[in-house]
Amino acid sequence: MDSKDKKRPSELDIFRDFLRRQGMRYTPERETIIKEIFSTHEHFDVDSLYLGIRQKGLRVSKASIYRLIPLLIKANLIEEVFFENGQMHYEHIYGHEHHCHLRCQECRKIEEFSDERVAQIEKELGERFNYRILRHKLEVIGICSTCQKKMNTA
Amino acid sequence: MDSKDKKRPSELDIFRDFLRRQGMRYTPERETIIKEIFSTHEHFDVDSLYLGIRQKGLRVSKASIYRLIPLLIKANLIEEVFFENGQMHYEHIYGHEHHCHLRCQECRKIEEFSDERVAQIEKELGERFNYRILRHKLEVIGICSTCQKKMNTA
DNA sequence: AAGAAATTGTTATTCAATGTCAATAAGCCT
DNA sequence: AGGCTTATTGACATTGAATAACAATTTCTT
Repeated sequence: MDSKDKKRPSELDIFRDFLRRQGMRYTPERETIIKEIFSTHEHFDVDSLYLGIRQKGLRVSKASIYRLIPLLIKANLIEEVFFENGQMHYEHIYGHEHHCHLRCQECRKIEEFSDERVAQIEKELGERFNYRILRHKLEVIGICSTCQKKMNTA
Repeated sequence: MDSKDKKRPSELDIFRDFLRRQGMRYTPERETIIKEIFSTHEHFDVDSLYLGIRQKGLRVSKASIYRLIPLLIKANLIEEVFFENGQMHYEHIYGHEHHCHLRCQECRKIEEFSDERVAQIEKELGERFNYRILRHKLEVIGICSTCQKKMNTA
């Protein structure tokens, strides 16, 4: 097995490490939640996450989810994506390439895309304003072709 | 007076028109709120807006502000900027050129910038995914030079 | 000027998110 | 392995932004 075969550490490993560095503890509840988050590539909010876990017959309190999310963000495993309908929506980023979102205003469908021009803009901004850049969030809003058709026939 | 001297209609005119088209009514309360919003170029949230109005000795209920905001968004006069600390933050866009935000994660300072590359990206996205593009929101997060220094000496 | 209907402010309500706290359990130390 | 310290959990209470309900008022059309 040469070095190229080395697996990238799992999100659980990453998080375990993160916790250890902070003197925090690895618990079954946290494992359950993280596994659920990484079991799909869908965006999620606290509620959908909670329901997903219960549907698997597992049980974790919402409070634990609310408490875990900031940690996962600090550990760079998940990210806030957008706020809608009174709740924040997240996605896991570890394992994904960074990407931005094109959202349909009508049906809420989401397309992902990435564009290296944004990285360039970011870099220039950092130099111009003397910021250490951490991340960016580009959200493009529009109306998808399906909804355009629906609106024409309506 | 030649045509170049024609003033751009005021935000109040725009909104009046918008209301008429929807069979809605123009009220002193709405006027007060809009004037307050357009009296500065600052970002605002419902609370700061409410306080600003009261400081001028005027009086409008928060409910009216909450009710007005969606209308102003539909009329393209204001825009959601970011959600932070449990509340949505807005800015007026009419009269401004469109711009994006560079935010310091530590002190919450905000720099505005614009970059025509984003418009280009947007356009290409519309063609690629077959969307009618409405708008975008690019948020870059970083740490400003002042806060960087503070963190080094701390 | 009158009347239909939208808007206002007040009050109550919703619900995401956070705080509290006693009971539990992770992880270190011997 | 057992014991101890202390983080974590879940249940419950609380906060606070945003929305709903409703009677009183006001806009705007005719």
